[in-house]
Formats: sequence, structure tokens, C-alpha cells
Amino acid sequence: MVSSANHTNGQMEAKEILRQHIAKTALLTDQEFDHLFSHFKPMSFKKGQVIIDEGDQVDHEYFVISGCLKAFYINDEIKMYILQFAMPTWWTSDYGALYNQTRANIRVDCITDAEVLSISNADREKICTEIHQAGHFFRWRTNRGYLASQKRLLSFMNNDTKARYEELLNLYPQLYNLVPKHLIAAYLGVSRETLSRLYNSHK
Amino acid sequence: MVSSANHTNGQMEAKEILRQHIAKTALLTDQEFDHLFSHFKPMSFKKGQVIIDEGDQVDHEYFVISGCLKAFYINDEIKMYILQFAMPTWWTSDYGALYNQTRANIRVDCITDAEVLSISNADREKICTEIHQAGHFFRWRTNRGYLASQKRLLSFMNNDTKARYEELLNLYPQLYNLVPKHLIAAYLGVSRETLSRLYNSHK
DNA sequence: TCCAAAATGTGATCTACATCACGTAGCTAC
DNA sequence: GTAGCTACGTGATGTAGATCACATTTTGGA
Repeated sequence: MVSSANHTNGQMEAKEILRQHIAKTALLTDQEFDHLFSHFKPMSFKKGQVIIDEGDQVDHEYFVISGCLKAFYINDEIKMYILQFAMPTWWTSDYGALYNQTRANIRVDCITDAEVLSISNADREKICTEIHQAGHFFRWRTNRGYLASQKRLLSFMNNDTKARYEELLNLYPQLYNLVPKHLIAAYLGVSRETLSRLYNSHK
Repeated sequence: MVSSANHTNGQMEAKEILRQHIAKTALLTDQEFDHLFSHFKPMSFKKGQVIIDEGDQVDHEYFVISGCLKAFYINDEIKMYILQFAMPTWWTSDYGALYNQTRANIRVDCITDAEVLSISNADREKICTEIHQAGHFFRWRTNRGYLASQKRLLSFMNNDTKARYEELLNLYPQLYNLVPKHLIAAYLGVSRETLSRLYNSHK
């Protein structure tokens, strides 16, 4: 199901990407960062591979190095709603299952081939007690996710589908060519037909 | 604008409410909790009072002891969208403005008379470095807010207005008698007319 | 106690979007 | 190559909810 990334180049790059990502928010010494990084495990996935499935026990969260994942919920085995397109430097998991130690009801899989760094919930908590700045970083990171979710909620209440579609492509221009249109519809919360009509009408 | 709560009874109660709230998630000694609590400032507000206004500088977050606040966004000075009804033991603020040190665009005011405990962003960060379990608590708390927001987003995409209305009243049964209906509509993201028709039709 | 403002109910009409139905193009697998 | 699957386009029709308009009730101040 999962194979470790073993090409040294990829690992070095991943480490640097994580370092720069954290450096934007928290100041860690090289030693502190090395200690933190030692708890992450690099992983490679193929397009379509499932990282978290319905009902799984969830112990890890994932930091995206390359590629694109999706975190999604499926209702009654019929309708799919995408909670997040996880692009490079985003974190993803089923945070409900992870924090409350319940079974997953959010799923995560790969839209493209992807490289990620994984860390267990226990290791993250441990690091946060060992390195204050790491604690600061993770509080900030969770708050950032909260704000993104809140912003999207507002957009949902305030804007129509067309505006939300343009907002999404503005945020992630790569998305248009990267992911099938019906997934974009599942993110916007509209039917694929409506989305199709949307960008074929005014062009 | 703001008056400190000076009735000793109220203060004792507030301290106990916060203690029990934190105890559910983190283990603090009495000394640690006293230290933490010393950074909180009790405040009393009257119904209708504004705690955070558009454009304010935001330095504090608020823990609700009694009463009900609302955190909301107003679009084009016309439409109001309620992000949160802050009931006892909930935390609220404009977390975007608080974390990023930008001006408030989320407002917070009082639906009823209310007692809260306020703490500054700086003090919270300081405490998190001083007391590991406090850091654990605040990471958990932010994650809880994130999950609530995510759940509401899913509900928005998946359910119609009636289902969301029943979901809300199920979560906060007190709300029906406590807040005007047009505020409930502003939380559900529908017009007050639609909400009115909703519960007058099937009764 | 009474008045003005806010909250609520209800009809008529309009519209964005869902749903169903069907057709085509393009991949992938053997 | 071709069978089958997935992605995508597009018409017809139904419906939840927005919006406008106005009546009625409730509430909070002076």
C-alpha cells in the first residue's frame, strides 16, 4: 500500500520544504529542527492510492511535499464532498479521528502521485512539549486551518457558485488542469452539470 | 464600554467553570491553574454591547461564562452572517485579526447580558511555553473549533435548511427562546422569511 | 403608559441549481 | 483493436429558497 521514499534527493528536498514552511512562523535552531524532522517519515503514493479510508484507525497527519491529495466525506455511499485539496505545504488528516481517537469518517486519497511527510499524533504532542517554538507553530497551523474553514463557510453563505468557482481558481490556479472537473464541483458543493454549464456559458 | 465584574461570587464561579472546562482535556496542578487564571480578566457586558467592532485592533480572546455572544460578519453593510453563537464554555474572538495582527473584520457582540473571561494573545502564548499542559489544551481547543467549522461546512453542502435548523436546535435547545429568529436565520444562511415558513408549516 | 422600532407572519413572483436523461469523446486494459 | 469505464456536455423539467411587499405583533424606552 505504501512505500518509503528512498531517493536521497527527494528526502533532502522534503526536509528543506518543511524547514522553510515552519521558518515562516517559528524560530527553530538547526538542532531543534533536526530533532523535529527525525519524527517525520517520508512516504510516496501513486495516483489513486488511499491514505485514510472510512473506518480506519488514524494515528498520523500528513504534510504534502508534492502532488495533490483530497480529504473528503461520502454521504450514504453516494455523494462526495471535498473538504480540502491538499497541495504542497498543506497538512491533512482526519483531525476528528486523530484527536478523539475515533474511527475515520473523513477519507484521504491521492489525486496525483504524491510525496508526503507523516508524523504521529503522539510524536507531535511530544515535540510540542520538548520545543516551545514547535508548540507555537502547531497552534498557529491549526488556527490557520480554522480560519480557512471559516472563510470558506462565509463564502458559501455569501457567494453564488460562479463567485466561489473563481475564488477557488484564484487560490489554486494549477487546479484547473490538475484535477477532474467533477472533483472541483464536489469541492464547490454543486452538481457537475451546473459547473459545466457555468464555464461554458460565459466563454 | 466595559465594566469589570466585581461581585466576588461571580468571580469564584467563573474560575471554577474555567477550571472544569480545562480539566476535561489537560491535567494542571492547582498552582499551574492559579498561574494560568491570573492572566484572565473577568468582564461583564450588557445585552447589545459590542466587544469587537469592525476595524478594531484585536488583542484578546474571550471565554464565555454566562450569557450568549455572537461572532458575525457583515457584507456590504447589508447582510449579516453569524459564524458562531458563543454559549458558556465556548471561546470567541476574531482569530484572523488576533493571530495575524490585522484589523477586525469579524465582529462580536452580546445577544444577552454576559460574563466572560478575557486573555490576551501574548499572555496565552506565554502560558503555553510555561505550562506544557496548557499548550496541549489550547492546541486541542483550536482543533475543536476547526472540527466544528468543518462539520458545519459539510452540513451546509449536504443538508437542506430544515435539517440544518433541527441540527442547530438539537445542539443548542436553549437557542430557540434565547435569540431572535432572524439571528437563527443569519446563522443558517437563509432569509428570515424562509425560516419563518419552515417552522410554521409543519406545526 | 404609550409610542416607535424591531421582530415576525404570509402571499406572489422569480431564479439558481438539482435531477434526470441521453449523447460523445477519450483512456486503459487485455 | 475493441470493450468498457470515466469524464464531460447539454436539454428539459422540477423545486427550494430569495426577494419584494405589506400586515401584525412584540418590545423596550422615555
